[in-house]
Amino acid sequence: MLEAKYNYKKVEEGKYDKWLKDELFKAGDLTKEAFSIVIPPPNVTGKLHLGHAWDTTLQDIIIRYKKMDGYDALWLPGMDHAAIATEVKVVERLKEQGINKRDLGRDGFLQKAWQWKEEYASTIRGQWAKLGLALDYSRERFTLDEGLNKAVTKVFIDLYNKGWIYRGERIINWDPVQQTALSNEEVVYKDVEGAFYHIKYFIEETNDYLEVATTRPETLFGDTAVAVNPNDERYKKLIGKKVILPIVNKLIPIVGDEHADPAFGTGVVKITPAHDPNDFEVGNRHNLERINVMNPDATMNENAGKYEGMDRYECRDALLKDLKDQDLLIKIETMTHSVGHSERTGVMVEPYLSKQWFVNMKGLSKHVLENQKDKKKKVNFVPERFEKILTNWMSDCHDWCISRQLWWGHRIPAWYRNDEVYVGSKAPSGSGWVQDEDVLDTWFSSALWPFSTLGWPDKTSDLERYFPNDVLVTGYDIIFFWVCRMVFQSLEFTDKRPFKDCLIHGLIRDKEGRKMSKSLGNGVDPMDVIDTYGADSLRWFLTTNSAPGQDLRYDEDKVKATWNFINKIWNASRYVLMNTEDLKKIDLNNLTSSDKWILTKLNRTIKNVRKNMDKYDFNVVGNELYKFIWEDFCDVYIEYSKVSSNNISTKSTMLLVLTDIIKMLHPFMPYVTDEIYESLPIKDGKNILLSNYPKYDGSMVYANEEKEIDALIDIIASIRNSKAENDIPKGFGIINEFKDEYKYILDNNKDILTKLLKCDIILSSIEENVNLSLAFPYGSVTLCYEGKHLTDEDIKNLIKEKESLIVSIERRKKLLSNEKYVSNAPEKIVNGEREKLTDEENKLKALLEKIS
RNA sequence: GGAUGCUUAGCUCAGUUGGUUAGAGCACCUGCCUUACAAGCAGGGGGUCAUAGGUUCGAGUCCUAUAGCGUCCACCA
Repeated sequence: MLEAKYNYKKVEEGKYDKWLKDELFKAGDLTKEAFSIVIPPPNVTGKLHLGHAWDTTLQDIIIRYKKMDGYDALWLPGMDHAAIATEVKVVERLKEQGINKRDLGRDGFLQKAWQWKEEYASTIRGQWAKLGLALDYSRERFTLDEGLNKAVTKVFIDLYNKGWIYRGERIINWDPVQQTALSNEEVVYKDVEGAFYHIKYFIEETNDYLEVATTRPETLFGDTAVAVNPNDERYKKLIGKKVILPIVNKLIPIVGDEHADPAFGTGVVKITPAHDPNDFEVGNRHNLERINVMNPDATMNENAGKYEGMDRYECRDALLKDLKDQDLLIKIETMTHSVGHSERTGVMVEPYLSKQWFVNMKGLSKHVLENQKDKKKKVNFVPERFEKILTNWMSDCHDWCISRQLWWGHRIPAWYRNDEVYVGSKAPSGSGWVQDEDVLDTWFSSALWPFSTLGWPDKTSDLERYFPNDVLVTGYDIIFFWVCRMVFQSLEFTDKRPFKDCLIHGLIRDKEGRKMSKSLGNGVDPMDVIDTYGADSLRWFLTTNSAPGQDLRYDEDKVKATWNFINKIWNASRYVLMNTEDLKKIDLNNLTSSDKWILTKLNRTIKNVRKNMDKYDFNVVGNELYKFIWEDFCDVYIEYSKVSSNNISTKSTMLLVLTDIIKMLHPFMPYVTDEIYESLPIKDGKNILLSNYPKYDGSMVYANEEKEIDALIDIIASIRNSKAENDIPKGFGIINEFKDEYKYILDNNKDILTKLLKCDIILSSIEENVNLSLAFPYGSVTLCYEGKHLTDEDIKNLIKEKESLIVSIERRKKLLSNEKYVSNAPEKIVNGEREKLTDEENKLKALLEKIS
């Protein structure tokens, strides 16, 4: 028997280990239809946050539902090595220990990184366990494991051979702290206070100058031209002349280029091809020299003359002072502009000319766009609108810089000997070949995750069986980091979409709607929530409190409210178990109206729940179950059934309904439902996860009894209302004055009425007591009681009710006499209106008879 | 500049292909220790669905415009 109060700690303790021991999460039953999800691999950089808890709970719900519904459901776990993110953290830790990464050397550093990985991986597994996730650990993968390395290497080599991967010197985003290249997606733009520095560039052999406005004066040493718009009347005659580069005092040409916008700044732009992507293009158009003026750590190099060795900001200050001293600085105009920062180190990125590896996206993206047009092959986004993020990114994507000057990652399978380049998994024969020092962008390996984890490029049985995945679940914030790349790599290498559906959820925010972040200190640790309210409460809160794709505010009160809900379920279960302990078999041969009513509602609920589970509309499922359990089952059925709790069919109904309830709840709250299931006197599975998900059964739908009890509920509510408003004492009498064909509603349910209303039922005579009449569509009911007489206010209320009925009847009559309405609206709706009208008219009639 | 989401009760949010008196939780008011649950039960109050037009027999829902809040992408010499 269950304890008196729901104690999540006792309920959840030890369960996960037991599930693992019983191998409940292991996939591979070949007699069943396959279903698969791969987990978005969390980075091994830290702990899981609420966003992870949300994301993984959604997947767990789907997996558990599918398992119960008869599928061989695989949920494959794994983690991401997160190249730069992890390397930054490991470097920081080493620094605290007084160790420099470079002193340690590549192998030494990697050893430390693997140690880090093991540490964090075990933390993450512990968190998955607390959340109760049904992961198949026998198939766990890591983006840097041997098998995935094989996949990554093959993809690199194949793309290279196809010509989609190339090596070239380009302007890339450079992180001067980690001293590595970054992709566009790894740069975050932030508004910062800056300035427009207006500098004089004297025109050769004159005393005139061009006023050049720049935000980056320190790159001046790399200027190889100034540009004006060829249509700019002010300057166009100067094109072809030269200006004297300040401080450096060398001549650079004035070129005409559309890049210069006459309306922006002064209309004159300094051109620094090695430090600005636009200038790089201008440089290409005009064959300008590219002068790199910085070292990899963003200090100035020898091209900066006397400023060599200074940090870029230090140099800016010194340079500005010198310009001012030489009267070359016209003015400083402060402004805010957005500047790229490294996502991982936070430092301002430097647009930097450097030799890197790139993926040419043209063919790959075209393939995706074509594929999305085919309804049978496309990735279906849920909600649909997120497909646009994919297609927009694909139709306007730049080449992807994939090389990183890091150690933690997949080493690039390229080999060099002098000017020779060889791409392959092993060094070519002959001496003197040296492997590329760099590693690949972490997203290069995660892009292969849906198939590499299943064994690709080998033709494994898992790959055959579980690929494409059925659904991928992730937040909208990483659609173009990850989802886009999985789609194009999958199409390119397997000729299939990586997953059929892509379920997108929003971001978790704090109670005020702000993003949770370290700097705001408003983060909530899911493990703390679990410690306080239990995993089941957290899971229910996360997955039933927002519409798909919408952000979610973390609200502790709502988690608390979930606790109340679970406690309610717990107590309802206790009640059922108390009454069914001795039940040996399910017997439904002697059902009461209430029994039939709850079975009907149950089956309607099952139908609706299934429909919405299949649509991933978990908040609808949540509402549906909440209402059914708390209102229909607890408030109505359990109360009504108390009068027939010795009936074996009522006992059976009770148990049957409870069983289906906890089964439908199980994907959301696995712990408490497992606990209750274990206590059931009769059950269909060794474990609730191995039991059968409820199926709609039309033979359990009793329309007549449904109407009868619905009417009874309405009657009881009205009488309770009058009781409260008129201070009617216990033991009052009820006279059934319904029309003959409806009299049974009260007569059949006398026990329920007397128990719930604490009244007597008098069949015929009206007593000398105060009488009050209540009108229903079926006729009226008279309440007889001792106590105060009807006050003027009571009479007023009755008149008010009469009047509102009249208004409503008029409205409905008018509606139904509108021919266009009757002919256009669906028949079902119109008939519903007609029924309501009849009900209201009957009710009015009953009311009028009594009021006079 | 482009895209996109939101605006519904005091608060946080639902609201299916348009169907006619708009729902929930929390909070609030009143009454109850009724033997599963007082973290509960019963009853109740509270919304001209951001604004202005339009389509329609019918609009919270569709269309157009406006306002406010938010997010993403691009640009920012």
